[in-house]
Amino acid sequence: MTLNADTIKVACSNCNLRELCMPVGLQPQELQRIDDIVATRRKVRRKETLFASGERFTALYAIRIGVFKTQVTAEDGREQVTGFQMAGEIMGLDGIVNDHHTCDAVALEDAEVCVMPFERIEELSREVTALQRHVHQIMSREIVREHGVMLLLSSMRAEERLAAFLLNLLQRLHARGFSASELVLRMTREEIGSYLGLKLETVSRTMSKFAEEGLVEVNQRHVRILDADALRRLVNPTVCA
Amino acid sequence: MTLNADTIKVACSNCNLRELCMPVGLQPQELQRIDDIVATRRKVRRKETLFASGERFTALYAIRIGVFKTQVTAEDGREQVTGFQMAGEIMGLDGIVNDHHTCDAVALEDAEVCVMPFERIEELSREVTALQRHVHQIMSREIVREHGVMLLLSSMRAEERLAAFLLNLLQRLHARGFSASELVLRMTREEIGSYLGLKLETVSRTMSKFAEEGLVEVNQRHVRILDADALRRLVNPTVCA
DNA sequence: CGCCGCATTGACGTTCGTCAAGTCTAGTGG
DNA sequence: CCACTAGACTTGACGAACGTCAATGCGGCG
Repeated sequence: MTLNADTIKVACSNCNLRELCMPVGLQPQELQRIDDIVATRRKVRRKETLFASGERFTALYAIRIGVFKTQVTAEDGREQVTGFQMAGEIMGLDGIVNDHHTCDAVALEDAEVCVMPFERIEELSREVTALQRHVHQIMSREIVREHGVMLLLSSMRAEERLAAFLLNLLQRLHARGFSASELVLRMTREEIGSYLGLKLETVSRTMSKFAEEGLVEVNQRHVRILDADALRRLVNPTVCA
Repeated sequence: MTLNADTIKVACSNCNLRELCMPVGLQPQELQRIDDIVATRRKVRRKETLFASGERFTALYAIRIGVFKTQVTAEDGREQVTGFQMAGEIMGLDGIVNDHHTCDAVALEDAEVCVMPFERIEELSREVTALQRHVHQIMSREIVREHGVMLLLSSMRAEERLAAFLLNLLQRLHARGFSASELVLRMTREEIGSYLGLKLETVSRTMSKFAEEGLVEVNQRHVRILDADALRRLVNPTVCA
């Protein structure tokens, strides 16, 4: 049997993201059972949306390749980036409550996701306890993450926000096998600003300030972290003092 | 058999909150099945914590009486109120992911909650599809709510934030049978400020401004909304213009 | 009655947003 | 190969919104 690249059926059980993604913590025999929650794969090109606010909710999506942003739009048009997602992370949880999505998911570079019909997830997680628990954990993790963002938005100054953002990205990229000190931003200054509650000029200025102080080396979207500890001290003034 | 007030076993199926709380949308026969997810009731006095960050997670809590705040604490001690919860709302979702709570739940007045051991919820929701769906919806709703808070914190000015806050409280209280135009704030200016990303002085000043402009009547914690439409216009300048 | 916590109000300072000019880079087409 | 353009980024000058600090008021409770 020959298959071309587009039709290869890649199962969770032999996916190289299984340590990060949906199958985390499952036993081998459970792993096989969830292989068929991935109905299809879908490619999304840069700047295209995976799903948009208002669309019917049918599935959760696990990122295989690429980085996404999710954003909500207020009735008056103001946009707010609610997160940046990368390989192994799950998108679409917002759609469960009203059967319709309430945010957009936009690819920041050419990307590929696993489509997991939610009906099928619910079916399977009635039988596979570990999957049920895992789904609950994914949603809980998102809630906890957002608590952190609220803290950031509500009480941190620009420098602290950007430092926290860079360290967070770095840590997640490192967990995926990338450098612990270098990163390429897939998002614009404006998108970073939207996420952090700052204007793009402030993001730019703060980045420049970090560079002047020797904390980072910035070249457009390429960032090298020179003094991660100093950034950590910024995020957490008293603890690391 | 006689029971005193403390030991009365009140089941979901005859709880007066069943239109708002855990049993929403369940069929009568399903309703009976979930009666025993409520293991016990627990009274919490004003200023006491229902659970605190770091404590082991064992159960979700449905509020029967009273208003709570939930708050996260940064390592450096900064506190962020992440929400105010009232009758029928569920607390504790943050604890699922790591088996430990990551925020505190503090009663703002004498309160009473239903304790729902999470193990039992998971068991039952493997059998009762509607409960499974409902649990997913509750978590999804929390995620969507937090998106809204992020939008508010990141892009609204003080007046818009406070107006949105008052309207939201009003609407939730109204859904619980209270007045659509009058409310008693159970939280201090400082707690409102923490939630909205403002200092207490700014909350106070903005409240006074609303009062001067005839939008509300404020007397300490008693607030009467005189012109809800004007408040709505503040939240959403262009739409209602 | 006096204390304490909460709320209000004013004066002033800081941070970040706004507006505007200018630079850099990648991509396009001659 | 180079000129041109568009989009993203940087930088500066200025102002507005909100935070900070401090004084004062108010109400409830011992």
